[in-house]
Amino acid sequence: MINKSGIFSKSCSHALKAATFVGKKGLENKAVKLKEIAEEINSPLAFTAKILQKLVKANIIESNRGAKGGFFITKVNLKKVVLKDIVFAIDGEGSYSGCALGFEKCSASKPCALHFQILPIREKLKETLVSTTLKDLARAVDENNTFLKE
Amino acid sequence: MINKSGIFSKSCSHALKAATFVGKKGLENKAVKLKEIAEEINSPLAFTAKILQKLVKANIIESNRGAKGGFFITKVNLKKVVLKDIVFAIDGEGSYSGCALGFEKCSASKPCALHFQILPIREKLKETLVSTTLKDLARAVDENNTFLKE
DNA sequence: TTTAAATCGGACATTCTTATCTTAATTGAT
DNA sequence: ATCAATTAAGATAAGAATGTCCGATTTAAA
Repeated sequence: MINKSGIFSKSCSHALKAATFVGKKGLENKAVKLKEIAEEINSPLAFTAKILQKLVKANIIESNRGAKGGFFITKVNLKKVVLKDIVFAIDGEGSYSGCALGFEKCSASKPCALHFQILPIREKLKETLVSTTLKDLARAVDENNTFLKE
Repeated sequence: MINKSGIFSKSCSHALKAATFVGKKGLENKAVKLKEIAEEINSPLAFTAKILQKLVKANIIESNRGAKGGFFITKVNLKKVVLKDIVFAIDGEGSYSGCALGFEKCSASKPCALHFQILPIREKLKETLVSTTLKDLARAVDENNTFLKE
């Protein structure tokens, strides 16, 4: 629920922004420090740290501790990771494919009251989350066509 | 989060179900009592009461107190109320039209990193919420084509 | 080997959403 | 008038999401 303002939770929005920024730096094989990420996406430092850890555990990005450490993403992952992976890692399956009225079992054969209205939207969303790679987002941001901050 | 499992908050899901059930009864000009609504949509009584009150204040449904009281909807409103009205009343504008990354100002001229991916989905969702009436939902439920309970 | 720079991990705090409880107000019927 | 049924409204509680703090761990470099 999605949270009060949109499709993803706030955590997930932060995650998408953070991953995109790490991805942008990954385009030139650079690692970035937590502090820089938090500043760049305008998200609280400690909270950003938690989210980044989840992304690391989900094998979306990687990290190095200690001096000269930081977060980074390999070229391979940059191409391979799609938005769905991030949404799953943070918000879980529900927000990716859940029923609009919250039913566990909702299908064409036992459809909730909103099923047929929401179906095409859900399908389109899924398709987008599966087909958009982190690299797509990173490139657009790198080329200044889109933004991670207001 | 929209809440963790979907497009609408849990409150909003309850609201949509409750309104649909009141609408179903409205098809035959009947009022329904809180208790019956809560049972029918499988939602906690007191919480359902709160949500119904919001719908009353938003002029979506009406209520009568005292013996023989209950909640009801007029034929006029049944036809006129669209899903957007309910979503607005409960979750506010954000979940209807908010930016996927939570930015206040996100537009084609200053697009967030997800703007162009999410745009068609948002538009489709808006279109659906504006074009689907409560009567549409109520009728489908009344004809046993869709459900309000698992 | 010490030190400084980082991430990691767990405990804690805060805020928002969801849910309950209790009392008041209203209404119809006796 | 009184009583029972019912919604209205406010206070409070429980839970989940969001956010903070601090100490532990790892690493590179001096």
